[in-house]
Amino acid sequence: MGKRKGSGRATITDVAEHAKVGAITVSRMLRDPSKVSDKLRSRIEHSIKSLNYIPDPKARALASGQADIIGVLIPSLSNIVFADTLRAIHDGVKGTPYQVLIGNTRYDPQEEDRLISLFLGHRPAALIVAGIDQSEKSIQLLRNAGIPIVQIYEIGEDPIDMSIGLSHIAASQAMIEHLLAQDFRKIGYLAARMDPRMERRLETYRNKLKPLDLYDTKRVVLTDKSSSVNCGRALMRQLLENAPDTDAVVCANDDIALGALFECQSQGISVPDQMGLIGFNDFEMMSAAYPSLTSVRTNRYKIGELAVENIFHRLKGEIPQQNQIDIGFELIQRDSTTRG
Amino acid sequence: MGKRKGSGRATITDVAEHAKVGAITVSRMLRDPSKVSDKLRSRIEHSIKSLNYIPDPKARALASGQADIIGVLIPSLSNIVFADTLRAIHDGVKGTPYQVLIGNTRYDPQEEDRLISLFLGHRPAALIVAGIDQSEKSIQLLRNAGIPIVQIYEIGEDPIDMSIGLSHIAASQAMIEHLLAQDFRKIGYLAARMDPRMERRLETYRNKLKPLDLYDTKRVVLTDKSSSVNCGRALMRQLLENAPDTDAVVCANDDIALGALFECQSQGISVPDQMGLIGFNDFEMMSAAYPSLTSVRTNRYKIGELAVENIFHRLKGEIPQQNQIDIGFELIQRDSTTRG
DNA sequence: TGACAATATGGTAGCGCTACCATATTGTCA
DNA sequence: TGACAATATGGTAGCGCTACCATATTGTCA
Repeated sequence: MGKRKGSGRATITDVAEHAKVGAITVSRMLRDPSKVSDKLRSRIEHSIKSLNYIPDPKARALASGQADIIGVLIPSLSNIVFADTLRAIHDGVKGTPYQVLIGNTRYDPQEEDRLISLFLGHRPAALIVAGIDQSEKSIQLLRNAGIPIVQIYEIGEDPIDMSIGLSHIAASQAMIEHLLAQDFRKIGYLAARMDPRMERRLETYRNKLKPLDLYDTKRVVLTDKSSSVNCGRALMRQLLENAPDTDAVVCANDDIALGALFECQSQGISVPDQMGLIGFNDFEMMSAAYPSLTSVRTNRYKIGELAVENIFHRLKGEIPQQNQIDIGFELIQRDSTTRG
Repeated sequence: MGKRKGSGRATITDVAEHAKVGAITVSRMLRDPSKVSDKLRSRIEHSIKSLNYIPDPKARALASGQADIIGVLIPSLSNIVFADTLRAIHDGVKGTPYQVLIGNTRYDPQEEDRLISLFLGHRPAALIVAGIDQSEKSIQLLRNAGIPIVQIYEIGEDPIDMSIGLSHIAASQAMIEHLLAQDFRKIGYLAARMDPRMERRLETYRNKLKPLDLYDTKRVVLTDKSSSVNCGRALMRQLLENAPDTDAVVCANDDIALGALFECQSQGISVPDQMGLIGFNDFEMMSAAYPSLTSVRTNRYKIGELAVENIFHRLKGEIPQQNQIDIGFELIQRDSTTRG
């Protein structure tokens, strides 16, 4: 009786038999049709159609030692920041044989470790990871993986392999400087559950204001809840209770800024006359809001685009000019911080 | 000299040699540690650690004929609707051996066909696809795949296998009825680039208003651009030019509703007194807006959750009670449509 | 026409696992 | 203690491809 049962579907061998050619010729045609004569090509194509043959990527990956997988580890699936980058990565691999495999670390370092190890098991062609705060153990694994690794969103001291992002310290400095230049002085800070990048921005806010004697603990309102527009409203409400004389607010992100705007509107506080508002990321809605909201534009799509581009360069054997790309940021000044 | 070079990493055979056991025993231990004696188990565990062994899922999948992959095909990666469902799917498979593979069809039926065929090539354990409008060819492929298939977001006549969603016709009817009940009569419609679900809602709007003699072409403003808050502002502006006496607007989704609100604010049009606004999906920001925005809550997370749940039931060999699950919807009435 | 290169095609073995079966070891009972 | 079942372990072959090499066919030039 039959030993091992296959998948039941047509294999490359079935196609080869049907077309009366060798299996390797079918394999060759699938990967580079120009290497096969017209006669055999059309015969094979016909056989593929009539047998409804679909190649098995895992068998290919096993035989060639190269999985056509690009792994991506991000901390959240419902944040536009990461969604935009994911979109760019998907766009970038479109038309190539590569598949994108997404891991959601949920802002949990242990889960990140687990997923890095799991993903490396797939022998992916490359790996993209959010941030630069991986554990020592994971960094070791990634360094030894022998594949292109791209850390995204932030640039730091010593990239594992490549990093593409921006300096969140510089961005935060620009935000504070902008508010000061617009004559805001009693500057608060609103933030929900933070990732390392947000933490660096908050720290920079403190470092900027303290020497100017403008730092006041009661103007900083934080929560462990995850970020949302409603959360922004609640934080703003709290801030107005703690320190009603606050004249501007740095928001950890745009959702919170939008919530802060709604809270001001509901309390009849005029933005920007009585309250300046600045967000971070420059989501599309920021320019549509009334009044329009100042934010710091971070090109999240470009980060993904460059990541894929650099991975492909690397896979072709090219050595990158630079292993660190600062994509910068742009402070988009709008009505919410424009006075006088 | 060496024939074929492996990946260079430790394999199950390396672990077996190191631990002085058979390869199959290592395999067994990895899948069910209870099947191996304590003595061997600890020896194998030690060898795995010292060799830094990571199992190769594609070799396992090839040998067992079962890929631990659940494929998901959605039309967009930067829309919260799909992101929420994806999150639920990722949450649902956490702790299982399953991996989620995402395909982005970009609202393109041809791309959907291509991806369905490509994904089936992976021999996934199951497939989740958005909508019920797959091509005849794809439906055929999916029916013959012999794996659980879940169509999500919408319920229709004859599911390929299972479908989980809601009736967009019923939802649209509820929206119109609500506006009529609140004494709105000159009801407009704003929509950006549409998917089949949006189209069904728009058609329902027409079907509802025509018999009441309340349908007026100039109150329907559409665009092919992709949906955004700015797009909502532009559509609202256009509508106010076309038909300034419009007293309420049905928005194809919440982004457009928010944009419409901002446009009204900027023109000094009072919501809801002069203009009623209703969105669709009930994004989190709808309750935070000022005035708060009426919307139709669709439980996108639950759709993903149920999809995974039902797939697991099916993979365990259970036969589902129903192959169609209507998760319903809830019209959340807020200030933007509450008059009198 | 013959020598050789270029092109087209195929056979075999192996990628790293697990299904399937076989065998060794231990436990249980009369 | 012997017969048998239960448990633990291992060997071999095969999943569906492709790397590597070999060979057949065609084209080119003197």
